[in-house]
Amino acid sequence: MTGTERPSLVEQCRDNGWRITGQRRVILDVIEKTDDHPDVEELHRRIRGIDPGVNIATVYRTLNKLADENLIERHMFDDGRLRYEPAPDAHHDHFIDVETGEVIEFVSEDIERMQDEIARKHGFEIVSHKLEIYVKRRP
Amino acid sequence: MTGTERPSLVEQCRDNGWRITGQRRVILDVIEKTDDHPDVEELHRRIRGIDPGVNIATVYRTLNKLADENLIERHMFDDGRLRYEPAPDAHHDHFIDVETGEVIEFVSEDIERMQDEIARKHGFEIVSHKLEIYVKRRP
DNA sequence: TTTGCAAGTGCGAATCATTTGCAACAAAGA
DNA sequence: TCTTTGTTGCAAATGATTCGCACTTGCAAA
Ligand SMILES: [Mn+2]
Ligand SMILES: [Mn+2]
Ligand SMILES: [Zn+2]
Ligand SMILES: [Zn+2]
Repeated sequence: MTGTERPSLVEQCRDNGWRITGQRRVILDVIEKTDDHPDVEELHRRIRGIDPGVNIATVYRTLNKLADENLIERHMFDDGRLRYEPAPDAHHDHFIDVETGEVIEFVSEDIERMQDEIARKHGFEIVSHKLEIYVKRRP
Repeated sequence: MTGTERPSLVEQCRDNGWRITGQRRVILDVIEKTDDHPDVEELHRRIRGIDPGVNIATVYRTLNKLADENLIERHMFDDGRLRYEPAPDAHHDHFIDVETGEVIEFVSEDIERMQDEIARKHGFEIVSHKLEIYVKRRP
């Protein structure tokens, strides 16, 4: 018994009433294969590897639309460029290795819980949050 | 018995061998009076209130120099503009009220501790981190 | 299948925050 | 006071992202 699979990005976009163009097919394909946190230029590079005709403005527009509908997740780490990943099944936060630039995901139920607690203590309700831990490999 | 006071920014800059110009005097003064998290434009506005002749390029250059020496702290919240605050006595993290834009500081020893723990578990040493919690006032 | 048309695209120009080159200026030590 | 450099103002450059617009195309209705 495998769990119910999430519909493909193409299907989700169709459900949203978007037109499935050749460009979008390629862009969505590349995003679905993504297992890291590429910036727009890198995504465009991967997309051009399949269809060299896709303009970067189209990539930007499509990423924005997808992020607006929470079909992908947008990040901005300290290098100042937008990075993207497919919408994760469950929330996670990130280590960023300052020496290699590598991004590593982690989950800490404990930290999540304490955030709720401290927010409540201040009379707040959490809308979203971002925990980025910049790290070095321990010698 | 009052604790030892931190030398003024002007003194710290002089210690670093920087020339204390009229512009810097004003910029450092404004920063020292800062108890919020203004962006460059807002800082420039406050500075111009004292000396209208200070150019915004000078403000940018001075802020960069100060941040390089850790005499002030630089942030980039989700609005995409750099914000600054005087170097805090002790580390803290931030709530950002998504409805008002207000930035509220908080400290959680527990969260800090759990970050150390999870980093260690992954074989990392923490260089720095950023925890931003976007919140709404609880109804 | 064809057609109509709003949504989508390519391309170059515009934006916007931030940085930089350079000539003129002015701290600060001698 | 003189000299040496670090600083400044200004305007132009940057770099990532967005936008305007004419052209194209997906796709629903005929
Ligand atoms: Mn991730
Ligand atoms: Mn703060
Ligand atoms: Zn989290
Ligand atoms: Zn912290």
